[in-house]
Amino acid sequence: MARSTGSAPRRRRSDPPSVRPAEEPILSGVATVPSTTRGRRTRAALITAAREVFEELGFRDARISDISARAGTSYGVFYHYFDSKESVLDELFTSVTGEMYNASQAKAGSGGTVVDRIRASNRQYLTVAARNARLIAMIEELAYRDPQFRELKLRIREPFLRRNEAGIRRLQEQGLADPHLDAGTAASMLGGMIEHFTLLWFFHGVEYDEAVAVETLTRLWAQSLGLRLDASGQLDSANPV
Amino acid sequence: MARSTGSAPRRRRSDPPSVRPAEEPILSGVATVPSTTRGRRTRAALITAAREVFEELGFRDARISDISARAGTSYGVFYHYFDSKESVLDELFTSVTGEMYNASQAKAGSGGTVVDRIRASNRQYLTVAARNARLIAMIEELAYRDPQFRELKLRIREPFLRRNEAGIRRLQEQGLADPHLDAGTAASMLGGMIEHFTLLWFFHGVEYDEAVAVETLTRLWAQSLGLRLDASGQLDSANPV
Amino acid sequence: MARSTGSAPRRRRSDPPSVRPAEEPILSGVATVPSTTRGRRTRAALITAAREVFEELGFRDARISDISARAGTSYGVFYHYFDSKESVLDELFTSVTGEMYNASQAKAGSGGTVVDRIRASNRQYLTVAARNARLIAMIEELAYRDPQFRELKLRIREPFLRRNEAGIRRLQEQGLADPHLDAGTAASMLGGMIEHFTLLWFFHGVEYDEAVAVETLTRLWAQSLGLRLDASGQLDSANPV
Amino acid sequence: MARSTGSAPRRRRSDPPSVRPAEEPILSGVATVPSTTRGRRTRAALITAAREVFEELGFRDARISDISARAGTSYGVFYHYFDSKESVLDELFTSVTGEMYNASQAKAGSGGTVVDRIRASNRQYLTVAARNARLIAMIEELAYRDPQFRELKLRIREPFLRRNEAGIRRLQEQGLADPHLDAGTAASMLGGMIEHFTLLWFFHGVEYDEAVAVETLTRLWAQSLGLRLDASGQLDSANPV
DNA sequence: AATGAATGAGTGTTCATTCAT
DNA sequence: AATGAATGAACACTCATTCAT
Repeated sequence: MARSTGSAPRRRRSDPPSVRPAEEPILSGVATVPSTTRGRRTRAALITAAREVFEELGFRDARISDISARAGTSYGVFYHYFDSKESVLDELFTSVTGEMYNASQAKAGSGGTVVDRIRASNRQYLTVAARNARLIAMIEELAYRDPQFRELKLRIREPFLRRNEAGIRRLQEQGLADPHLDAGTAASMLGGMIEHFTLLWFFHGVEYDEAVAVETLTRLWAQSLGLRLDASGQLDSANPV
Repeated sequence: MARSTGSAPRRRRSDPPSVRPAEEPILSGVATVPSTTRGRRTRAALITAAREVFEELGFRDARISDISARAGTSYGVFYHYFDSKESVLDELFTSVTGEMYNASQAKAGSGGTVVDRIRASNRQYLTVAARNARLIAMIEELAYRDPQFRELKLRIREPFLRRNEAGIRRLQEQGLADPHLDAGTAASMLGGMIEHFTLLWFFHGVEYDEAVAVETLTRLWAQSLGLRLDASGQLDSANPV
Repeated sequence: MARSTGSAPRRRRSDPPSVRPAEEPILSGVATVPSTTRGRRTRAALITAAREVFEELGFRDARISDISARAGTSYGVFYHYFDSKESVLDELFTSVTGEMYNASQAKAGSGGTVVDRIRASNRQYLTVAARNARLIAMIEELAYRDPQFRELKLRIREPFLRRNEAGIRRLQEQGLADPHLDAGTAASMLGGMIEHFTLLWFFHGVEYDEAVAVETLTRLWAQSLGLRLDASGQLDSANPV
Repeated sequence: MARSTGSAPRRRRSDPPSVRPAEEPILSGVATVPSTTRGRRTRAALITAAREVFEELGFRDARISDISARAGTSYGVFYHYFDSKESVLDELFTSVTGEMYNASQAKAGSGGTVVDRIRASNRQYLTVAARNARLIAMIEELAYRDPQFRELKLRIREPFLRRNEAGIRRLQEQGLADPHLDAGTAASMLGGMIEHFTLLWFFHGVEYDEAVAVETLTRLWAQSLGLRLDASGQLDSANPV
């Protein structure tokens, strides 16, 4: 787990000291809410500031002083509300993953054809991804070095994966999708495709045309499963599966 | 007491949030070769050690002392051969991107059907990716914070992309692939799919069955372009495009 | 779990971080010797400086910067030679306990009467104690809070205790000392008496006349064991045991 | 942003290396008594909590938050009743030294022989010391760094010393004790012996048998003064002084 | 060519104390 | 009387880089 700068924790009592409980899950769930209005305001300001600073500088380059300065508070308050730099991160992730999960649950509009639903789903993902690109990128970055964040990354993926897999399976059962595909693996690959693509687009700044992106994504996704699309991106009734 | 040397002015966000001196090209091309045998050996040992250490700890967590220790040399010798931590990285990348480019150029065997060639190409990528997963992951990680590495990442991608795009275009011209696809965007998405997938598999440790992976990848890739595969993963001649 | 001042140690790799191995014995025994003359000199200067600073300010109030400043080195060198503030302390204790142990072993002059030997032994202890009072006081102080130092304190006591106990037992066997005394307990109490007294005198600054101190100490010690002394502090042959 | 309040200017060596504001007397005598019942209860709870916390963690490692938490009050209320961490300590000592002084005054029972009275006195000291070991240890610890506590330590010692000295002098006048002993020095040494011993036993956890301890203590004490005890620990009338 | 000693700015975290509510 | 939010100086430790030998 990370190395650190700064001074040694001053030993206390006689227990062997530890720096980070290591075990605790990143998503600690509930966070204590300050009892006063002023406290709640300050805490909220710190979270907002932390998100901005993290997104701009990355977690490791972000300094507590950056956060407190941006929140317009003194240095010390930060530690009044959070145990450590990590713990604000926890909190941020708790809310973002929540939002993303909800988005993934949201009805992609059950109307229309299969392709319409795929297209709607892609559009929806693009929207959420565009909004959270920097935070997602941060998780990705951290996941490369820290097992805890790797797990977080995979955990965030999960619901999307499951939904995709279920969708593919349903299409296979309906005789619409290629029955020779392994639904789980395909879901992982196609999910990765869109995930990777949005990061390239929204975070790394590679430029794409939105309409083209949505259509290409949808067409690749649909056709890869064995559906056939016509020139206008609709199910090609002339060329059924 | 106070010398004027001291520590490196520790990068911070205002300065280009870069891991390296911003201006210099990452792939500096030629590296000075030591004149004596002993020198060449030491230099080589350092590079090998650096690659190992970087792969294990990541660039930022790797310490010069880790590298020199692993190389079995003294601390100071590192700076005899390299200007900075970054410069070894340059050197590493010079060779790795070279290797990967060559791999991408390597004939995927022009024999067989279109699908056979796609499959062969996927297999080949998987092999190269498996071998270089940790270094690629490192570039990815750095790319999140450092524009120079972002460029590197994109540059490494380029040849694969171009080859894919050209391949798709050729298939479209031959009337084999869906003409409504935007070749560039599709190449980017499909390339990203496999790139993302191998990282998940080889670096993050998600488990997949190799045979299933190759087949699913190939089937998704081929079908997304409009080709149709039969149960055995061969071009389905009964269902031409 | 330990509380700490200063910044958190930068976590590294994926190991759960630890601040102080906690287990390691305080007297780690061998210390690495720098290979160059300059290095040896610097290291020695740091140890000397550390002893002075510790004695003046106490361990907890001593700052690394105080030590390096006194040693005339830069801040950083300290960590070139020592792992932590604790480790210099280790080293200091290694040498001091060594010195004290040797002193306790040194022939107290086997000549003269029993009382002469007791007197000589007391004198010797007073000399050593006067020289090391501040360091001993520091160990005492630390022993109140830190089990490791408590053990150290007791360990330093040991040889003196054993020697005293053996001496008492011998006198009892020779029919010179009161046979009803528990030798171990008596040795602990009498040893504590002199230990406590020297701290009072040499560290806390209570004033005593040296001659009176030696004589009173000797007389109390001897008579408590059942020996009888005459006006001049010699064995009272007129009043045998 | 920057208020003018902030943290305490953190003591350092140049300032009197003192735990407390140098000037004020430690035993401030009268403490302001809250006017309401609730107030008195809160204040009392804080004192009790402080004693417990100080005994468990030591003065320096004890945090105001530890105290208020243990007292079941809010953080801020502490400063409503006390000026500083030091001032609770004052209060504690006021009561403890009072208790100890009373104990030292308490008639050790004037009945029985000289030895009986010495034994009774030792027993009494042991009882008081056992009860207050942790607080006494705390004073000892502080006395190593803080002149004020050094004085306190010596002041607490005083009455015991005076009583011992007077006792010795009386015995000398009665022809019972060795006239060649310096009463003051002997009293200091013997007092230190028992003080040191009880700390070893009750605080540092060295194990002793109570009966053996009392007898050895009494025998050493009595004989060192020139009294002679028989096998049963009574004055040996067959061997008068 | 090689060694390893020296430099020192940088930062997370603690906590006594103040003060607005 | 009580609450708890806010303040900010202080310090151990890290490590890239320089340089004398």
